[in-house]
Amino acid sequence: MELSEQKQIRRESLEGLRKMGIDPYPPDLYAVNATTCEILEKFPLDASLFQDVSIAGRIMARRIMGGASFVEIQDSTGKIQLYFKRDELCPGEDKELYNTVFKRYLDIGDIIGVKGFVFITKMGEVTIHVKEYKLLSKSLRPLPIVKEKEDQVFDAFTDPEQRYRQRYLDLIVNPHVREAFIKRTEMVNSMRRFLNEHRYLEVETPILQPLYGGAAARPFVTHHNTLDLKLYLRIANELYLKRLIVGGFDGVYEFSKDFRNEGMDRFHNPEFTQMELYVAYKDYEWMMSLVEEMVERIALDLHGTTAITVGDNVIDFKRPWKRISMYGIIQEYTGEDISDLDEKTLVTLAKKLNVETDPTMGRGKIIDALFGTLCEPHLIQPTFITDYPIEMSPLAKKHRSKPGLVERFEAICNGKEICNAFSELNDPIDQRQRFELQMELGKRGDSESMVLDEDFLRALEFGMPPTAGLGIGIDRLAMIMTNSPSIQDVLFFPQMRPEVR
RNA sequence: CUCUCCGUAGCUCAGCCGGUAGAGCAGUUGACUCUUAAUCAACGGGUCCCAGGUUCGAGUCCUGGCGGGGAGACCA
Repeated sequence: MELSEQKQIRRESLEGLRKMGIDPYPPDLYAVNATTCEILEKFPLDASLFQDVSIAGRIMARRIMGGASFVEIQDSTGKIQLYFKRDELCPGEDKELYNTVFKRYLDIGDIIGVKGFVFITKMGEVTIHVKEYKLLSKSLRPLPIVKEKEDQVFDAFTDPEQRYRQRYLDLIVNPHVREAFIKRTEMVNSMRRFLNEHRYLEVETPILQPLYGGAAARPFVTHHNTLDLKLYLRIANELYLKRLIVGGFDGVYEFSKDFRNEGMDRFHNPEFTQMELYVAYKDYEWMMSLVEEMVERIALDLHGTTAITVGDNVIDFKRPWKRISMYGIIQEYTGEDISDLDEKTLVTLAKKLNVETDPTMGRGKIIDALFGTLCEPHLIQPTFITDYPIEMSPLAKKHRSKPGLVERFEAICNGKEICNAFSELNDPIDQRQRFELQMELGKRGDSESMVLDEDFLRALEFGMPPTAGLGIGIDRLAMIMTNSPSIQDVLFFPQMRPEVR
């Protein structure tokens, strides 16, 4: 491999250090007793603190003025300035530790540990006066250089391809990226705390499944050698979690990576995270209240307020959220009452409203198309849409009073679905018929139709209590909670084509 | 899959009507013992994404491909 000039020079520095007896990758731990954030916060209030401080981090900038230098290092909490003075680091005749090791062989990107005391410079900046330093790891590649002054950023590292492929660089150089991912984790923690407070049991179910189910999607296929068995990566957890409700748990939930072999865009990654929750003896009305309470709590935990800025909008998660039926919202946006319209009339209506349909679409799909194009994009504030056509929901229970509908809701927010829930279908005979209907669709060429799961039906036949179920898209919710326009901004390593070298 | 924009130094970008590659930062060397986008001086650094084509001559024009962004299609 041919090395660029800068890489070559760094390798020469590495050799130079070794010749001087300095291990560029020392094995022992480096004891740290403070973080940059702590120092910056507390020192201005009490200057007697941090007089014997030990800290470690990556060199982000160097300003060398002959016999004295300022260096910025960054740890996981932020950046702080260091002050190196030649005659203090090297009190005797031998000035190598400053002139050669520090000035010549150290670079931006190297990781060092320093000990010293904190003071404030003439310019008023909290700074560590370094009494000793140690190289902890030598960097052999030049880092992207981002500079800033008074909140203005210069030469920002913005190329999306490099940011996603080399996320570590993005994290080193763009502090807001780290913030977003920390927020995501806090969001998951908040949700988990909420669920645990309710005494629901966090469980794990198989990712490798001989039959996939629980959603309408195309799966990834793999193969197990010993069993010589075709296996699918799960597209949803639903059917396994319901088996656990049959088994007698009152409430189970799982944070799960699911996999769908479909298109990718700003809202879709082939692998994504869902949280699914199933609670016995509850229904979808009850679940709506739980979702409101949970998401409101998350917003408060993350932002201290229920009102969150997302793009150009402020979204308020304060309870209660608007609840409206599918027919109701379509009437609101089109003025048409479609509740009694048959398929033929609906096709005519769709044409009139410039919504595309095709002959394979049944009544349910047409209604979904009307909703998806005419209503959903306008729903910015959190809104529950309830009571979906039965054709689109083969795992949901028939509506208690409205024929042709099921007891299902989705929460829409910022023009996108954030969760999907229903009163779970626990009538095994009805469930079998719905599966059979799906198999029919499959035979007609619907690649996303569900397959019949005989073991799941067997479980239902033993009896499942009435149950409310919920699936909530963690990535989608994280996008909202971190004000990220793309799913790639809330996934550390979004799927990419392999890099050609 | 379709449309569209982009791909030039480690990073951010300029490069006109086609005439043989440029800046800032970063790097190297030197000066500078409280700087902060440090400063000053000098220097080095390029598979212009890849492959063809047109042309005396291509970073630039054309065709195809690769990679990425955005929009749509499909899809939750």
